[in-house]
Amino acid sequence: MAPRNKVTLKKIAELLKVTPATVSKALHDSSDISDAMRKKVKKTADKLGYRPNILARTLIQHRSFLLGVIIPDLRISFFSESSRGIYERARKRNYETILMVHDEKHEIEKENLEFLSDLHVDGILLNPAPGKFNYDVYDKLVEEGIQIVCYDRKLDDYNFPSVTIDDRKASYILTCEMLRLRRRKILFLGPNKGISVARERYLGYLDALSAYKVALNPDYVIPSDLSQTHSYEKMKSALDRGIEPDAVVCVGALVAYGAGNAILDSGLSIPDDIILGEFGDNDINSRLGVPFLTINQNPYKIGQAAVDLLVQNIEAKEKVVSEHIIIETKLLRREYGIRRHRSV
Amino acid sequence: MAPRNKVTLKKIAELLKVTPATVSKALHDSSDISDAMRKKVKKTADKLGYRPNILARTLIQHRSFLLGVIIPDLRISFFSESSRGIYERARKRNYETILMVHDEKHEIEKENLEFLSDLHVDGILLNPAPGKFNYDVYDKLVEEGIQIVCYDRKLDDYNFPSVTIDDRKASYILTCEMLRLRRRKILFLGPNKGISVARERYLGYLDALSAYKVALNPDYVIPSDLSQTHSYEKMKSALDRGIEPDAVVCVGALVAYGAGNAILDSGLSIPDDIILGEFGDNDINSRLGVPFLTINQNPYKIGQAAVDLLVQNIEAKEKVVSEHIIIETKLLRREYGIRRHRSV
DNA sequence: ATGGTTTTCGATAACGTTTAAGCTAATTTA
DNA sequence: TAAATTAGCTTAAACGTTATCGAAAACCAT
Repeated sequence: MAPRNKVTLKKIAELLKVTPATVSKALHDSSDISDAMRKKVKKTADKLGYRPNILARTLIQHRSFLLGVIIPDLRISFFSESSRGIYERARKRNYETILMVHDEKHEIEKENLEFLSDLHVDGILLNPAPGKFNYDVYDKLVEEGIQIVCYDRKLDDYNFPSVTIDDRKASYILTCEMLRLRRRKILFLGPNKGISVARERYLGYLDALSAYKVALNPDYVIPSDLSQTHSYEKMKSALDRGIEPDAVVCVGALVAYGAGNAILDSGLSIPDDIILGEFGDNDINSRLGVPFLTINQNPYKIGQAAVDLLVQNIEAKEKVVSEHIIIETKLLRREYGIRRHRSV
Repeated sequence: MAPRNKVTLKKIAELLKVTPATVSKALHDSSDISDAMRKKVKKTADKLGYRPNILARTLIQHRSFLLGVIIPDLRISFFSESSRGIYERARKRNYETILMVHDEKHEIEKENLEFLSDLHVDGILLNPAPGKFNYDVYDKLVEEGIQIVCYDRKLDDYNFPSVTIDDRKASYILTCEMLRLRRRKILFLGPNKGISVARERYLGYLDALSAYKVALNPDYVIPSDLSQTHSYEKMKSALDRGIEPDAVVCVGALVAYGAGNAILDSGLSIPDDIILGEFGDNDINSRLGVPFLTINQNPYKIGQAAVDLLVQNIEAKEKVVSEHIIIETKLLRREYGIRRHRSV
């Protein structure tokens, strides 16, 4: 491959008949360099549009000013929103971000992590895929000194700093609202173990039931993974075998999409027949006619806080801050009703 | 910053009491190396979990096996779908992808491009932000030999290879379907110049009108940018000032969200009162109750084709293939109706 | 003038690879 | 059997930076 036609320190140095070292120091405002030289160097660097080669710099400095962000799925609006908060905050703090998607699959998450390590990112904002797997990757990252902060989801076996909502409480509030609206046959759909978020949300669901003195019906706890298709099937088959809920607590956004479609495909309406509840973003009306009760997770703020925490850890000299930040949530109700349409 | 605790060629070389060159060649199956040595090297590299330092390699080879992907917005499902096609195809061809979002803003697109150039990506899959701006960045990329392929959107002033749908035809088909359904007061909402996609779609809209011998009502052409909020305002104010359409052709997905919310907020129903039409993805039912006519753009396939074209150009020895690939579309109709809900 | 400090720059090595060229010993060729 | 080739490794330079050390020049105080 042909070498890239780029302006380098060397070329600037040759041009000014000084050494690369001098140019480097001048650009970094080192006290080693005279004002005259500093100005001259900066002027020509500007004129030629010089941009430092971050590969070379990272190689020697072990510092890339790169942050990796690993998320499960682009279609989950919580993650598109929080990604924005992350990007903007990171830029303000002079870091670039690299977004990777694991699609709820461990192999891909592992690939993502390895790639980010290969790129020598300074830190990673992580949403792990659910379930158990070989933890060697995490150990390796820790060993390499790559800082990790979890947001939204946490890892059980690692005490990485995190920024999350109080999932148990949020789920409690969500379920209570359903109960307040006189619903009693409330389904819980999604994983209820493995991933921390799901476990906590399940506990909140139980809390609410017992607060309203409603007995738990084991048939109403329907395990599924976090995918839309699987959730659809689970919900559909529940309805098909005669289970008639009047509300559904969905662990994830895609779970809610799947459940919603299953409900509509069964000829039922939302929210008249069944109230759907989920955990989403703050842009409640951005999606047309998704008539859920929604826990606003404040994704933008979560993203920002996560960056702050991560950068704080990266730039800490010695001691590493391990903190668990909780972001406040709010219950929102959408305004639209939805049902199968007859004909156009 | 402390150096990363990583396995390097050097360490492997020391361990085996050979030189780094030998190790490098052994790992690359060079004919310079004996079978015995090759095996020995590979075994210990495996055992130690060696991963080559791509920074160092890229520095010398001018070849990163990295592809940049620039998209406008994560919330547009076309892009989340196509990103998946891109990621998977790229991996199959031994490239990693880096996703960047410009949020329809030129400054950010420019930052994205510069960052990707800094990272020494081999090529970029580009969806430019709409409107005019300083083209220096593009020129610089071309000069640096970074291959560029556009998909979905094209750049007017550069003949970069591209993968798109036939926007004019698709828009024609979409509008015709509205006309076939006896709608005559059809709005066109969104930009109708600047960005190529918008221009083409506007032409298709005109084509359909004249095919059905419907006169163009200039009041029905409502310019807006591609953002949801702006589209909402434009649609709302149109309805408020007494314009009563029975269908709306939306240039983009976020435009459609904005328009849809405006319609519902005005107490009108979709699609009974107003049919919404947009250009979307193939997962028509993934979004709950978005009751549009949708042109299925086959995003997954577009993504794959774009990667193929880009990689082909990157790996071409001399001549660079400049091709414009057209992907077939299909008109889909969603099944749900939607209106404002009265009470829970 | 002397000695000491400060300012300003250069020389050199290093980061982890790849690669062209060089060297030695073994093997082949005439 | 001497010359030529080949196999198998090492040397050294390079990619574009940064960091450390050293040296010359300038400044300052006595």
